[in-house]
Amino acid sequence: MEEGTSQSPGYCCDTDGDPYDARQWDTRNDCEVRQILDRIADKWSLLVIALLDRRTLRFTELRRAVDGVSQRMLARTLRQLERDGLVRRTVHAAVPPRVDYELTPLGATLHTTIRALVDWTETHQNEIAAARAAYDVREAAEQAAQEREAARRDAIARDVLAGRL
Amino acid sequence: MEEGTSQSPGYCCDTDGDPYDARQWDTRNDCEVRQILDRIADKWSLLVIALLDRRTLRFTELRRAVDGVSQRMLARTLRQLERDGLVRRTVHAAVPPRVDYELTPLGATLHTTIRALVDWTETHQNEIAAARAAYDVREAAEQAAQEREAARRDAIARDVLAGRL
DNA sequence: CTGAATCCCTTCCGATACTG
DNA sequence: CAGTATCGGAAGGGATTCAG
Repeated sequence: MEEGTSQSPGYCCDTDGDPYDARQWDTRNDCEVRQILDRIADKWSLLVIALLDRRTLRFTELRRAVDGVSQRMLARTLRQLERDGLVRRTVHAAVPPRVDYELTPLGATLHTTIRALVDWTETHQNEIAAARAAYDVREAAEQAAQEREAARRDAIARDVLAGRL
Repeated sequence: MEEGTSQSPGYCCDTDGDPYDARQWDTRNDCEVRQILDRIADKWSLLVIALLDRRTLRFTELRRAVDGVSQRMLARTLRQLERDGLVRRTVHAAVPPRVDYELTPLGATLHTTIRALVDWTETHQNEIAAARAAYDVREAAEQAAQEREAARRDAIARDVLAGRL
C-alpha cells in the first residue's frame, strides 16, 4: 500500500486543557472531523460524489466524466470513498471485467450537503471575483506608492551625499 | 510573492462539447467553482472562518486558537481570505502593532454553509469510522485468503515438480 | 476493462531567520 | 506584534508499465 492508514505525528488531539471557546466548534473537535473533511472536500471526491448522484457509473465512465483526473487518482479516490462507506463498489465477474460505482445512502446524504456548499460558491463566485479584482488593484496601487516613496528617498539621499562632497 | 495568481496549465475549462449531463453540476462549471471550493474548503480557511464567527481576533489570537498552524500558513490563509472578500483586515497604527481580523458579511454567509458541512461530518463520523473498520477487516481477510491460496498453489507446484524429477 | 506499481517532477508546508 | 524570505523535507499527482 502506498500510503498507510496512520496519520503524520502531531496531527491530532493533544490539546486537552484550554476550554477556550464553548460557543462553537473549537480546535479540539477537529481531530476527527478535520481529517474526514479533508477527504470529502477533496477536489476529486467532490466531483465523484456529484456525478454519482442517483445513478451508477463504471470506472471508465467516471474517468471520462471527470475529465482531467488520472486513472491513478480516480482509483485512489474511489478506494477511499469506498472505505469511508460513501460509495459502493460492485465487481461483475465478466470478460471484459466491469465494475460499477454508486452512492451508498450515507453518500447520498453527503451529496445534499456538498451541494449546498457548491451552490453557495456558484451564487457568490462573482462577488469573490470582484473582491479579488479590487484587492489586486489596491495591492498594485500600494506597491506603486511604495516604489515612488523609495525612489524619493533615494533621490534625497543622493542629493545629501552630493551636497556633502 | 512565492506563488503567483495564475493557475497551473490545463487546470481550467477546455471541454466545450459533451453536453453530457444537464441535471447537475457537470465538469464544465467547475472551472471557477472548483478553484474557489478548494480555497474555502481548505483546512485552515475552514477553521479561521469558524473562529471568526461574530467576533474579531488578532493575528496572535488566531494563531493560538488554531493551534497547529504555522505563522506562514496562517498569514497565507488570511491573505487569501482577505483577497476573496471573506475577511476584513484592519491595521491599527500603534506600538506594538495590532491587526484585527473579522468576517465580512459575505464571509458570514459562508460560515452558515460551512457549518452545515461540519455538522454533517460530526453527525456521521461514527458511521464513517465504522465503515472504515469494516473495510479494513474485509481487506485483511481477502489478503489472508489470497496468501493461503498462493501457498496452496505453491505447494501443488512443488509436489508436481517433485513427482516429475 | 480495471486496476496496481513504479518513476519522477511539482507543490505544499513547517522550521528558521530576518524586517518594521 | 505581525508579518516576509528562504530552505529542505514530505506529500501530491501525472505518465507509464505491468497484471488479472
